[in-house]
Amino acid sequence: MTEQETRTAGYDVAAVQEKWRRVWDELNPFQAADDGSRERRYALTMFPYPSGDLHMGHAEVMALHDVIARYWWQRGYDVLNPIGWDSFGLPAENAAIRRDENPATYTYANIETQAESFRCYAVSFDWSRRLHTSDPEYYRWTQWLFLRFRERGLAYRRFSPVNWCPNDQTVLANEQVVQGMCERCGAEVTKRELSQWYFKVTDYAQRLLDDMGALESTWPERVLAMQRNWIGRSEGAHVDFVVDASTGSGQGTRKVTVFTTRPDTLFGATFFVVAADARLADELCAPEQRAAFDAYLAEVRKASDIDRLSTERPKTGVFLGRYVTNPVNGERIPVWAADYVLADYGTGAIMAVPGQDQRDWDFAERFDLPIVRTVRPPEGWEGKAYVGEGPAVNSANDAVSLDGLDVDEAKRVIMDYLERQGTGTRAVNFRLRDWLLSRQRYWGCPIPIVHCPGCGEVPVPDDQLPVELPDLRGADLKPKGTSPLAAAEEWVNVACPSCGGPAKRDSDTMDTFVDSSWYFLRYCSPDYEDGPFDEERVRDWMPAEQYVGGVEHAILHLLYSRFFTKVLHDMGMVDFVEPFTALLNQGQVINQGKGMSKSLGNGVDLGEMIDRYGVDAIRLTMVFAGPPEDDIDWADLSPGGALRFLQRAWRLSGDVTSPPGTSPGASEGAREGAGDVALRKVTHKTLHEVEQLIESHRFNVVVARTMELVNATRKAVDTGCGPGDPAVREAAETVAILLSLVAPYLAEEMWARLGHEPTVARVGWPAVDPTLLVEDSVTAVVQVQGKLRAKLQVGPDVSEADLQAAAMADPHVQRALAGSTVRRVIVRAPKLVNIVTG
RNA sequence: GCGCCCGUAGCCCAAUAGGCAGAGGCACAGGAUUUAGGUUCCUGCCAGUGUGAGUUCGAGUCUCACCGGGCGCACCA
Repeated sequence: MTEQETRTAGYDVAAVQEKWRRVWDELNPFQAADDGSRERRYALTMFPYPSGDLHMGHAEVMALHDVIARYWWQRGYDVLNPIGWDSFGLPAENAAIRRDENPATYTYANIETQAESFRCYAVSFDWSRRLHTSDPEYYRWTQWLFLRFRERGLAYRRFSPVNWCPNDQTVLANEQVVQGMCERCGAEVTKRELSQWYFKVTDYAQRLLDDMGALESTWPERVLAMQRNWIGRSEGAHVDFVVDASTGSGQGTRKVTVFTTRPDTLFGATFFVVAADARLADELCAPEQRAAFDAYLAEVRKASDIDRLSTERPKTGVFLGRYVTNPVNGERIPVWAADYVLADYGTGAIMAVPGQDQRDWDFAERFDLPIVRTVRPPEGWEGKAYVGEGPAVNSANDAVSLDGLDVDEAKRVIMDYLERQGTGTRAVNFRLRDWLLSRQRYWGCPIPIVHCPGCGEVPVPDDQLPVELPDLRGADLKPKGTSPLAAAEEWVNVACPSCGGPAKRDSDTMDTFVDSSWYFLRYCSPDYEDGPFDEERVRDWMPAEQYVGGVEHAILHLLYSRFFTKVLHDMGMVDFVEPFTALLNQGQVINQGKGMSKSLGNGVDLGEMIDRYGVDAIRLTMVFAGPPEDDIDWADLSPGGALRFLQRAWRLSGDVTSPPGTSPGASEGAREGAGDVALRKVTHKTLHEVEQLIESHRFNVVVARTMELVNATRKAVDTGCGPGDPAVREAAETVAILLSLVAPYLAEEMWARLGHEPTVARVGWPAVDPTLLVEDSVTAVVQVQGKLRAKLQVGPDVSEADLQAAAMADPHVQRALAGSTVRRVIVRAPKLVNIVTG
C-alpha cells in the first residue's frame, strides 16, 4: 500500500477497537486509587436496569457522562466512576414466568450482556466496584437499613387504601401512579385496602424542601420545580367543627377538623364535605341516610381515578343526615359526603366556601346549598366563585370582625381569634404522602420481619441477615394478588426470633426504589462487611460531585435518595444532607420527531449502529448532537459525518514528521519559542476554551472547537508551516487528548501513531500557555449611529483615547460623519466605538 | 386552569458581562483527484434571530404582550 492509499483508506475501525480493548484491560486505567494521593471526584451515572442489551439512550447518557469522568482523569483527579445494576424488578420476574425459570437467570445473563457492551463502548468505569442490588451481599444491607429506619419510627405498617395495579398484581407508590395509570404497564390503577409497609417520608417534607436551596444553581430548575410541586407545601389552618349533638350518637361532643388555606373565608362556610371513601364519612353517617350513603359509596368505588380526576365531571355527593357548627358564627351547616374531596389529603374533610371556591360553588349550585360571599369581588365581576384579592365582607361576629380587611390581614386576625378560642391552629399541610414500599411480587428484597401470633411484628436479628429469597421459578411466581413468597411454605414458616414459637415471614418484597436509594453509598466501599458502607470511605467520596441521568427520575429515585441521605445523616452515618451536588439530565434520543418504539417501528438498534460506524463515531455523534439536556433526533444526525471527521483527525497523526518529545508544550527536549505561532495560538486557545465549555456542560461546542483545531492543523500541514513544524505535533497531540474524552479508540490510535505509549486517556491535560492567548491585534468596530462604518486593527491594550482618536480619523467614519455633529462617543476598548450624532 | 422552558440559514446547532449574527456540522451545487463510484481537497449556497412594542448609544441576548412548540402539575381545599 502506498502512502497515498493509506491516507485515503482511513483506519480500520473494528481492528482498532479490538486492539485497544485488550491493552486497556491490561492497563486498567480507570480504577480509583482511593489513597488520598490526589483530590477525589465522584462521577455518578444512574445505574441501568438489566432488561435486554443497551439501547440508544444508554449510548447517549454514557457518552455524555464519560466526557466529564475522562476530563476529570485528564485534569489529574482521582475519579470514582462506578457501575452497577438495579437488578431486582418486575420485567425479570415476568420473563421468568414465561420461561419457567428463576428471575436470576434472566437478570444475570442480561447483566453480562450489558457489561460486555459497556466495555465495548469504552466507558471509563471502575469495574472493581461493580454491584448488583439483587446480590444477597447487597440486599443484606438494604434489609439492615430497613430495620434501622423501623427503629427510628420511619418504617411502619398501616392498613389503608392503596393504589393497586390489576395487571402487575401489586400495590404501587403514589409516585408510580401517573394520571391514574400504572407507571410501568399503563394499566388503570384501582384502590384496595391492605396492610402495607411505609417509609415516613412525610417527616422529612420540610427538609426535602428547604435543602433544595443549596441545589439551586447545580440542579436543573425543572427538577427542583417538580419536586417542590410534588411535596406541595401549603400554609393554612386546622379548624375544628363540633358535630351537632342533637343528631349525634349521644355521648359527648365530637369535633371534626378540616385543613384550609383560607381561614379568612370561614364566615362563608355554608356546608361541610367529607371524602366519601374516608372512614370519617362512614362514622358520621346518620342511620336514616345509611342506605343512600352506601349506594353512593358503591358508585364512587366503581369510578376509576381517571374519572375522578376529571374536573369537567359534574359534582356528586350525598347528605349524611348530620350537621356541624361553624365555630365563628354558630351556624348549623349540613355535612355531605362527596368524591371531590380527597380522603388522603389534609384531614379528608373540608369546610365548603362556595363564594370563594369554584368546586364548592359547583357543588352548592348542584344541591341548592346557600352561598355567602366573604370577599367582595371587583366591580363588574361576572364569574361565580371569587378567589382573588379584595376586602372581606359578611365576616363579623360579636367578638371579631374581618370586614374591610384584605385577605392576608383577615387570615391573621381570624387565626389569632381561633387560636384564642381554641377552635383552630395555624398549620402546614403537604401533598407528599408516605412512601408505600411493600410489593406483592417475588423478585425484590425480602422485608426482614417475622409475624408472630404472640409477639406481633418481630424484626429479623441483624446477624441472621440477609433473609434470602427462596428459589422459586416459573408458575410459582405467577401473580395471585398476594406475594408468591406467601406460598413458599418452607420459606415463610419460621420460628419467631423472639419467642421461638411458630411464626411467618413477611412475604412482601420491597419496592426496587428502596434498593436504588443508597447504591451510590455502597460504591464507596462495595465489599464492606460491617455495614452498608464504610463511613470513612463515604466521607472521602461523597456527596457525588456530578450525577448524570434521565429526567424520568425527577421525583422518584431522586426524591427517595435525598430522603435516605437525610435519614442516614440523622443516624450519624454520613456528614452531608444532599447526596448529589450537581445533576445533569440528558435529553432523550428520538427518531423522526417521536420517541423510539416498537409500535411506531422507528427504533434504531445501537449494536447495528456500532457495527456500521464504530463506537467512537456513535459517541461523537451523541455528544455533538446538541446541548446535552436537549432531546436529540437521530434522523437529524450524521454518524457518517462523525466518522469522516474522525478519519480526518486520524490522518493528522500520520502526517506529523517531527519526532516525539519535540512538541513545544513538552518540557524536555523542546526548543523555547519553537513552532508556528499562529497554529500554537489556535491550539492553546482551543484548550483554554474547552476547559470552560466542559465546566458548563457545552460538550457539543467542545466537539466543534476540536473540529476547528483539526481544520487549522490540516491547513498548516498542507499549505502552512508544513508537517515537520513542532507546532503541528503539538496540535495533533492536543487533538488526540481532546478526542480521548469522546472517541477513546481513535484517540489511542492517534497517540500511538504519534509515537507514544498508551494510554492517552491518562496523559494529563496540557498546560495552557497564557502568552499564547494574547492576540497581537484585535479588530475594533466603529459604528456611527449604531451602523458599522469601519474596522480598525488595534493592539489589545489600546487606550480608550487612542482608540477614539483612531476611529475619528478613519476616512469611512469621516464620510459618515460629514455634516453632522458628534453628540456622544461610546468607547469600549479594544472592541468598539459607537459615535452618536445629533 | 396554574407553573416552567424553548423559537437563530433547507436541517442540527454556535454567538463571555447587551457590542461585527455564524464557530462547527448535515444536506445541496460546482471544481480538482479517481477508469468509475466512493474517498479526499478546494469553492459556493442560504437567515437578520416567531410577531409587535419598550428600555438602551447599541438587543438574538433585558422587559411586556401576543403567536407557535414542548414539559410538569392539576377537584391538594
